[in-house]
Amino acid sequence: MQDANSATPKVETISPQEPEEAILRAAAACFSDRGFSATSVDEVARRMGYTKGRIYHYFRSKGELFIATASFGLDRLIEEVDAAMKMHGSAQQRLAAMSRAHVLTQIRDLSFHRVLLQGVTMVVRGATTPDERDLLDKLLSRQRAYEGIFRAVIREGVEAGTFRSGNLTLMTKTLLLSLNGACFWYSERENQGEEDLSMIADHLVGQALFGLGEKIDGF
Amino acid sequence: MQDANSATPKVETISPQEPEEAILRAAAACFSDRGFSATSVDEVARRMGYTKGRIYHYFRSKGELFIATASFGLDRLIEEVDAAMKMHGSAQQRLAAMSRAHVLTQIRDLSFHRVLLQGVTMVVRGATTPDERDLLDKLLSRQRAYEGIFRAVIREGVEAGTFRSGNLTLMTKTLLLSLNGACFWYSERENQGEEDLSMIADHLVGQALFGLGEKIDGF
DNA sequence: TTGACATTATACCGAGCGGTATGCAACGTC
DNA sequence: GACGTTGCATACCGCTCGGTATAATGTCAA
Repeated sequence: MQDANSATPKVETISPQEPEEAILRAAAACFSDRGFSATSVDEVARRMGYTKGRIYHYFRSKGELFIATASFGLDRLIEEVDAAMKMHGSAQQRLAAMSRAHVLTQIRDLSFHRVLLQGVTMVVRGATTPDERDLLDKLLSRQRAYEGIFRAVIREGVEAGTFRSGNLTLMTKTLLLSLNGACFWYSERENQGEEDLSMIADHLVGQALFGLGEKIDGF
Repeated sequence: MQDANSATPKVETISPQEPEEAILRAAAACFSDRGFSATSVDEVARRMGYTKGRIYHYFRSKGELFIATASFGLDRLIEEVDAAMKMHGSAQQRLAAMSRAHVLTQIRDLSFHRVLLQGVTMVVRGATTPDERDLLDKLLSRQRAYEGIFRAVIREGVEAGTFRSGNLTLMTKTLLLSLNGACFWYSERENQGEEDLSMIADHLVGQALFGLGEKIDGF
């Protein structure tokens, strides 16, 4: 997949030769800045110089394409954050690593994560077909599982006395929402460069963790 | 306006006899749970048992209706938060009052604020007509002014040493995003009652303010 | 009663959409 | 080189939507 023809099992790098992934990227861009229902399949196709037929050859419907796009983003998040969670260290340290991984992963493929957020937020009532309904439910349950990872580590931190106690669900949701900030206000034009990016990530993680009432040494 | 025919200058209470406001409420509900482009004008009309003609009598286009809906929400926010800001007290106290007002106002008319968020977030590229473009820009600038109120109080708190220093823009945006949580996960069915509501507001305000690194007495 | 005006219902139009049917070119294979 | 198979483009269909034109229905004043 990386090269022209090899037998490597899965895609991981940037390989736009794969039509499926190329379509996903175009879809992410379109869905991200126009929204699901304002985006036409023709538009996604036109963005790559392809045609609608090509897309419908790989995806059965617009809804399926949307969910595939959102799932793609979620996959990346789970990968990275899972790795961070398995590090050794205090709950606070691991949560910081997870949060940082979340933010950086999100900014790296911002449009995908905007789509993911879109899918999770508006519980697309327009997904009429039962097949799509199934896919959507599957996406939502995976997203809940993702939240669960954070929730577990936060609980750990609370029990260890590192964070102040409170409604665990609210704590988790608020933390994640803060971390998702880039999806709302980040603009490729204004900020860029690894430097800025790392700074942003640090800030977000800092403010989000402080929100949990952590008691640190520094200040 | 409150009664059948009086000369009170502005609407404030729940008075669905006014067609304009009744339309706005229906629009808020529709736009809120289906999104701008997935909502048809016919749908908004049907929601009140009215017809499309009636809506187009009061609003020139779907986009104008959308922006009017979002503006309605923003008006309420500005009213309440402005009052809270003018209270006397430390920056931290005022910010807390503002935040609380923000959350409570938002939850009271949740769909309006979901629409507002929708309008601010996706910079509706579909607003083709220059008139609508103007209205949208006006909305955005008012929203920025709203952010500015928070920003100013935060700066004050930073200079007073109550909050840790940092990028003021990021601090403000993250704070407000946290406070907006209800727009994302609040469900009328699950939670209700003033009690829960006040609890939620307290939690959100607490976590949001802690995020600024405030140093309080309590803990 | 009449006429001017505001308000609302109905009928309709053109455009764009999601999705399908079909055709066609390339490729492997015996 | 005939033939199935895959990958894609084109043409087309039915439907819905935003918006308009128009007619019907009040409503108030004189």
